Amino acid sequence: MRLTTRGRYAVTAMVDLALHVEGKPVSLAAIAERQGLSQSYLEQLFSKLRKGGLVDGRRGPGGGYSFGRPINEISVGDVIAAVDETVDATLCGGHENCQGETRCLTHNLWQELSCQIQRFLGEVSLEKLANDAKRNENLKNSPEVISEQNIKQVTFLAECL
Amino acid sequence: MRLTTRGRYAVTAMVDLALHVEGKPVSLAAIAERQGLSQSYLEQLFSKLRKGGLVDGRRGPGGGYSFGRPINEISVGDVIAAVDETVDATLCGGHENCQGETRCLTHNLWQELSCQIQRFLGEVSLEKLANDAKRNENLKNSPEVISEQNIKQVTFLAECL
DNA sequence: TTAATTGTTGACTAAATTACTAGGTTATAG
DNA sequence: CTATAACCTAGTAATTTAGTCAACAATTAA
Repeated sequence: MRLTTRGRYAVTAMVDLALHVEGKPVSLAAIAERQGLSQSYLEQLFSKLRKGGLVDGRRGPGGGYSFGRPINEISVGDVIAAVDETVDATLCGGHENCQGETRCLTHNLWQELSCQIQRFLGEVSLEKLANDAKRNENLKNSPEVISEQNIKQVTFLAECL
Repeated sequence: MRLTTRGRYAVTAMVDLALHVEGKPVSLAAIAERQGLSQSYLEQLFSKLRKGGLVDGRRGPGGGYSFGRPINEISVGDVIAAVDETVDATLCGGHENCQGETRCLTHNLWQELSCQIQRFLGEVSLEKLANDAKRNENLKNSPEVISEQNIKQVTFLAECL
């Protein structure tokens, strides 16, 4: 499991998609413009997302992308895994030259840690992210109304910074 | 928060250090040989770890690195943050060109997610990793003895794969 | 049928990052 | 004084990122 800006682009685009699909698919051109990303670059990412079964593409006018399955069944981990596709090529290559005392141990350790991260990210769904985004949008439109959810969120962010 | 092999190297080296410091500091040459990493590359990483206060360096014969604070107070997140040092240079640069509807929303969203990951990694200490490694070592030396801890660990890994 | 639209694919590229090498300078223990 | 180690700087090959460009395939509206 790796975390780079590439995964961030993909997640951002997917959340944008979640916020704008309503019956009709959404074109990459629209996503690219809203999010300020390169359309061609998005094409590459969505090619992988499609191969991963996360989205469906429909061509022609009025075409675009829609989700391959319900957004509560798509996690951030799924999205990142789909665009990163690192089979990780373990340092020690499985068995060979893996005799060095703690070598394989820390290797296993990292694999476990990586697995935990994947698990963690597997529990955050696109649905949740989209709902968070909608809440934020509401907050922006009427700043005087602060819900309990928003307070929680702000408090949480404050703790992190 | 980014996750690359760079961070993995650093964590691996730090766990090795945790397994071998006992009074006397450990040289990078020793770590490099045990873990099969480039010593000069480790020097660069440890330079950052030192600046982050995670380790202390002592020069001269018998010198090497020791921890800057107790290993139960050093998290994986600390190590990764120290060697990565990405101040992230947010896509929208703070305020400017951040008008694009959902642009800043997903940006905030990602920041929150990144924060959650950091939090998660902040709860895994080097002490825990080192203990896990020791347990694994014991398991390797006497495969017939399987502790409850090991069973848990194996079960956990099985779930992830 | 034709033209416009949008996905799909592949090749190619500039810039950045990674992982590593080489070579030096300090500090310190013996 | 000398060997050992941290420390520092510069450079570099390989890889990855982020993007362009161009061609093609399917679909729809006219």
